[in-house]
Amino acid sequence: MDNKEKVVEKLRSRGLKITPQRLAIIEALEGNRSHPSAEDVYTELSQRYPTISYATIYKTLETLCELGELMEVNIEPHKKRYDPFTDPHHHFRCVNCGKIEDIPLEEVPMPPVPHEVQEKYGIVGMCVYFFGFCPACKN
Amino acid sequence: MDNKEKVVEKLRSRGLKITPQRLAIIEALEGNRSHPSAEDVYTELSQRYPTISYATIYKTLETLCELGELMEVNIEPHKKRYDPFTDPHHHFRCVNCGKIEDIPLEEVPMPPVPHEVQEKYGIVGMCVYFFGFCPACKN
DNA sequence: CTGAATGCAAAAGCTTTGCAGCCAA
DNA sequence: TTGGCTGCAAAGCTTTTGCATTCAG
Repeated sequence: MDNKEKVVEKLRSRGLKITPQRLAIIEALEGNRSHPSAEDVYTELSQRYPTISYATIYKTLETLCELGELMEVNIEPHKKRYDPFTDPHHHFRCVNCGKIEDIPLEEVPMPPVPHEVQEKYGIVGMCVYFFGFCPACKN
Repeated sequence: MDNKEKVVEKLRSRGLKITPQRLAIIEALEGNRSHPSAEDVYTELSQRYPTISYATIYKTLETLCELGELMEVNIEPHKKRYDPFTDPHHHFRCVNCGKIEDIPLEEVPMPPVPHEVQEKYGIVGMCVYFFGFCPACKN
């Protein structure tokens, strides 16, 4: 995700409105590396904005995904998580505590996808998920 | 998934019972490469077994996963799919029609995971998901 | 016989939708 | 002023759970 100013500009350029709720959601996400769920965002914001609703959270998260400012991380069945860090990288989930971490490409490269495979499947995206025990849970 | 006889033997060896419902579910899965959801299995079986219930379907699918005879494929948010073909391979989902296909390792190899990364994250599993337009939808 | 499995219904968990009222532009 | 946005409540969809009944071993 770009910084707040750029995201605001992008919203404006699409004719979308800059509401206090959207600003708050953008602020909650900017630089956030915890892979928050919609509930996490709701919980964080409902302290400052007691009347904010899940409907608004979900719709705004979807909008930000459409703008390419946010990525869904579906590493957990039944619960979407969101990642404002949209550069290519992998994800890891601790099967014990549920924590999600990034795995950078320097640690594990992207699997090489031959050009013919790209063509055959019309690939527009891919993701790599790892499962294991995080350092804190390895006891 | 092994053939029906071996799965039955495995169930028996764990002290689990061989019920007609379990047999029917195993039969529906054996050799099935369509990555069916619980609903798919239910729909297929409810014709022959009108009283079979989702509870039974879900519990049996979970049991087969625990026995290592079945794999969850969570390529679709909010809907688990199941794959009786448990050898390592990747999955592809058509963003247009939703069809899920296998991508064998001959087409795309597993990303190389350095030993230190294995250790660091205590890796016990990984999966690679691809998204794009299947041949039939590329119009 | 007996503990495990089934099936029904209800509940749970996450997400989406409808709609009246509100507000950014 | 006005079309898009918000917030509430209700609904939707998949999965899980409680419990009485049934059945495999």
